[in-house]
Order: sequence, then structure tokens, then C-alpha cells
Amino acid sequence: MENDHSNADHSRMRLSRFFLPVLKETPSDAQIVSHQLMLRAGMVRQQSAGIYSWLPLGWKVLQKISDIVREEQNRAGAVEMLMPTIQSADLWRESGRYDDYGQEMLRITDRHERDMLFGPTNEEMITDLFRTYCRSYKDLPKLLYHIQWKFRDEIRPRFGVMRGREFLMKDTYSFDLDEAAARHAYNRMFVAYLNTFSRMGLKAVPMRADTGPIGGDLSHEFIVLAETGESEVFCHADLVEMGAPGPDVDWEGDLQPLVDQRTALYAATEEMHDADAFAQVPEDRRLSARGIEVGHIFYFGTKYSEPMKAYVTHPDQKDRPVHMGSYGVGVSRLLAAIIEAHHDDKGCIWPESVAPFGAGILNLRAGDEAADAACESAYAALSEAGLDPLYDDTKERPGGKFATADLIGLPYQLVIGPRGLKENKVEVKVRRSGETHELSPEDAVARLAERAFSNG
RNA sequence: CGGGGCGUAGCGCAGCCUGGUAGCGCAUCUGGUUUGGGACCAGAGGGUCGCAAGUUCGAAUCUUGCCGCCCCGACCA
Repeated sequence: MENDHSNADHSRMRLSRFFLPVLKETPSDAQIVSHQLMLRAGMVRQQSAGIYSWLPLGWKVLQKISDIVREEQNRAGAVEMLMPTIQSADLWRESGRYDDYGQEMLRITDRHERDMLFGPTNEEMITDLFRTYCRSYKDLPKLLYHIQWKFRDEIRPRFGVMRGREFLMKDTYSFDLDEAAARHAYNRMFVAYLNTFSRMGLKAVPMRADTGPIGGDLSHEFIVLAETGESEVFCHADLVEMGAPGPDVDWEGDLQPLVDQRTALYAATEEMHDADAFAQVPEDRRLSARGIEVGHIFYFGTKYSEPMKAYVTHPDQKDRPVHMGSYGVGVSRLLAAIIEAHHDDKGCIWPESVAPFGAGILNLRAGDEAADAACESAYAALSEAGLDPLYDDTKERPGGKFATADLIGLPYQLVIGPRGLKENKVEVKVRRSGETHELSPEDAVARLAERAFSNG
């Protein structure tokens, strides 16, 4: 690589140069805490009902979430690509969904008066791609995904990005020879999702789900339990505490036991709820709560391959429609869900894996020679250590800096001011617990660099 | 789409009922005093009161229409 000096400053940021329009007051439009905090922390700006600009802080978190989703998809064997947001109506006429999808689909006419649409999902397009290139059982299996903006013209957008009209979604599509093979792809995604949500500090419970307008006969929703969840859910309490399988699973092997372990216990959304079955759960393990749907996986067989003629030739020389599944993660919704799960009355408390910056450096007296020097030194060292620090070098008063740091929720705050420096002390504050440590500047930087503090 | 509510400065709001030169707090800018958990004093800038039509000598205020946004319900990553 040459010219990489142009990116040398990539992992460091001074607040004076950043764009962080924080709000002291809560905008009256926002009803739920994640929406309120996203507005107050300067993460998003509403441009229209259910349509948001992602300001630098929000965009950074969104990218961290995307990165985790991407890593776990790749680990599970999915291959990334990118399809366009604007699609031709013709594909949707082939599948029959152009008429079925209804007003939720944003329809557009181009200058030649051709019917186009802003994609709410991509089954048709991926099926078209598959049938163009894949004809043989030897081409299978295929597991493809992209992370892309979707648009669904919701009747009532609400709760900020939780139910926006435009939203970022990861959608994966599987192509297999038959149902048994398709179930293996389904199980891979099932396990990948457990790991994905776990890495973000979320406890997501898979629940049997209705297949909705996409159709099919095997489907699970992944639900994060939260008071502000939109739907009521019922499950065995053990499922909530069940840890994720972790990265070291045998992705080529049989994943069914892992899936069975998490589907054996009762768990269902409102529309799938079976009160009698739920009553079988021991009373002290019965959990009814509200939940946020952050992922949804489907096996739908030949629902699209049949009408769209995505056939493959089998070893017996007969052509049969390919078996498909689709697997969605609401990436932008996840950001809101993480805030719902991790906040206090002062602001966000990011899990380190998705924190927009690894640490904040608060210069309590910008302009003071000793404070400036200590901060610059810490800034360089923490950057070098890969912590991606945000250095608050502004002239704002200490109180405002503390409030902003708490609001945007960086896991650690390194607090440096003239008073402490006189005794060779700085303070490290752990955002989640609120605990503080008085240390020498050198020790504080060294211990932060070696990740010695617990954000648990 | 049904029901309800709201549009007044970047944000939070008052004024509207009972028409008469548009206000408050925060934020912003200037000067000063301050500076370890959202400082204080003095001053300044910023609004065709969502848009349009109507009533009136006169409309933020009354009437009608439109637009936008929020909430509750039925639907969805």
C-alpha cells in the first residue's frame, strides 16, 4: 500500500473537528428512549416521516454493527455482494408479488414511463441472478447476501429508526438442491444469528414465526426482549440466558443439535402463541414479555423458483426448481435495540463491540499547558493502541464535557485536568458501572491500552 | 386507512378562548468574570407564527381547504 499516510489519522478524532450536534433537551417527537437518545446524541436527524440522515456518530455505530453482521455471515459461509435499490417491476410481476405487495411498496415511474420500484426486499432479483448463471446441481449450494438500504412505505412509521420507512438490512438468500440441503443453510443462518446478536451485547431469542407475505413453512424470528418492544412474546426463561454457540462450530457439520437445543423449549410470538403449550412450561420459567424483532429467517422452498423458472438439473437429468430461503437482519433497527438494552438516565452505554469510539479523552481545561500536553500524549498513545479515541479538546466547561461523554456513551472516559495533574493524577471512568480509578497518566493510558478495565 | 393531537427562532414552550406593532428558557454571537459534574453579568443576532384562500380597518389568534409531523389501533426487518 502506498500513500497510506493519507489515512494515518483515520482512527483518531478531535471533538473540535467532529460533527456532534448534541441536544440538551429531548425533542418532543421522540417517544422511546432509543429514539430520544439517538436524537440527543446527534446520531440521526429525521428528514421525513421514517426517513433519517445518519450523522457521523450514528453512522459510525451503524458501520460497527454492519461489520459484525458481515463477519458472522462470512464465517457461516455466506458470500457478500450488492444489488441495486431500484428494481424493475417486471421481475415482481413474474413472481406475482407486484400486485400482492400492496401500498407498502414504493412504486416509481422512470422517464420512459417504465414501472420501477424501490426494493423492499430482493427475492425476485436474486432469483433472477441465480437462474441466469446456475443450471446444474453442481452449482449448488449457494449462499449470497448483501447489506443494503430498503424502503417499505409503512402506513405508520414510528419509534425513530426502529420502524423507519428507509432502513438498512442484511439479507441473505440460500439456494439448495432439496429441502434437506436447504435446512442446512437455514441452520447455518440460525447459528450465525445467535452469534451475531450475542456479539452486540444482545440476548436474542429465536421464536417460531408466521411466514407472512413471503410465504413458506419454516421460519423463526429473533427477538430481543425489551419493554418497548412492539410485539408480545412468550417463552421459556432458560432461552434468554442460553449463551451463543460461539465461532468454533463446525459449519460444514450437522448444526441441527444446536438448533434443536434452542427450539425445544417453548418460544412464540403473539401470532404463533399457543396458550396450552405455554401452560406446559413450569410456572416459574414462564416468561411473557415484549420484544423487538431484529432478525427473521425463512425457508420457503420453491415459492419463487417455481414461477420464476429458476430450475437446476439434478443428477437424474431432470430439471427441478431450486429450494430457497431468505434471512434478514434489521441492521439499523439493531442500533435502536442495542440502545434500548444498554442505557441509563444519562445516555447510551455502548457495548465495546459497537461503541463509536473506544474511549473518550476529556480535557477539563483546554488551553492549560499541562492539561493540553497530557491529553495530547494520551491521545497519541491510545490511538497507537488502536482504541480509536475521541479527544474532547473543546473549550466547553467540565460539566458539559461530562454530560456529553455520558450521553454518547463511550465505554471509557479518560479525564484529565490541571487539578489532578498537580498530583500526577488523572481519572479513568467506566461508563457502564460509573466506577472511577485515579491513576498516574502513564498508568491510566497503559491500562486502557491493555484493556485492563472491565466494562461488564 | 380509521380515531385523536400538534405545527410560533436550531431545541423546548407561552401567546390563540376574548383579533390590535411576536414573547420566554436553552442554544448561538460579542465583552467581562469564571472554570473538576450541563456557570454568572451585560449586550447582540435570529421568526413572511406550516401553506393558501376567506372574514375584518386590522389575523399567530376567527372560518375553510391543503400540507407536514406525532400518538392509539389493524400490518411489517
